[in-house]
Amino acid sequence: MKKFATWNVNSLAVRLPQLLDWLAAHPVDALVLQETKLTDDKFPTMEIGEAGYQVQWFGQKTYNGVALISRERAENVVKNIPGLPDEQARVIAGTVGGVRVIGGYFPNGQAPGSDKFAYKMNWLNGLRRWLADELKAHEQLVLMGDFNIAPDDRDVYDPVAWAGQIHCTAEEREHFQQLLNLGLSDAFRIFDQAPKSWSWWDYRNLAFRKNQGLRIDHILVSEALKRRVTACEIDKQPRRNERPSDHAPVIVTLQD
DNA sequence: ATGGCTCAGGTTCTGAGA
Repeated sequence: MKKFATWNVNSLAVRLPQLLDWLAAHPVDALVLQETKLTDDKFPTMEIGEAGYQVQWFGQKTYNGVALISRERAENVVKNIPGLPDEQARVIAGTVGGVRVIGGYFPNGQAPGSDKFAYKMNWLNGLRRWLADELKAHEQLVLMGDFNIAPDDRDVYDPVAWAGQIHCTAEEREHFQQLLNLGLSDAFRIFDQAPKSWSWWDYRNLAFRKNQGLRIDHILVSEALKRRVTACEIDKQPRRNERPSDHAPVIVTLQD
């Protein structure tokens, strides 16, 4: 059995104790992190190493930042999207135990029509082009992270209020569909899931208590990997911590 | 009570997140 997971920790400096607790309770084969918000010199390699994990990291000051934590050492590590010049640290990829693991912190996009939305669209185009190549090179591939896209109205607590808003625009959903069209499957939707399953809840307005959230953190698997998937779940428990991240981890389980 | 946030950087506030 293998487990892969993704978690937007919203500052690894703040969340490191929670990360170490989570890893102890959930011994995954690979975990990708988003929004570490650390420059590379401040990355807590020693603490993660002492927990029994290898780690690759790619950060910047204040914003963004990603990492790939794994039991086995990740090979052929790539940072950001080849062919897409980008000042922001958003992607880390590596091969772990024969599986290509790609972790992404997709741009937020702020609002349709904004410069940040245009950046998001350009980034998604670059990602799709690169992924087409990666899928040719790696039959077993998982793309996971904070996509900042709610693929369907089922993934939104109030689809009417969010219609056309950021994360829910037709353009973003079309990009998500194009990733699926490359031969990827949304692991969460392989299985029957409880309605109102979210991976993110706003810090404001008691959103978690009221279960008002979005499902924007995803695990996409290639055809070869899909055949091995036995479960996919969102772990809400860390959202109940004191000083939680606003995102919950998502975990996929595969048979050997 | 019908409101209600949390980060980093830096400094008593701003920008960003989603």
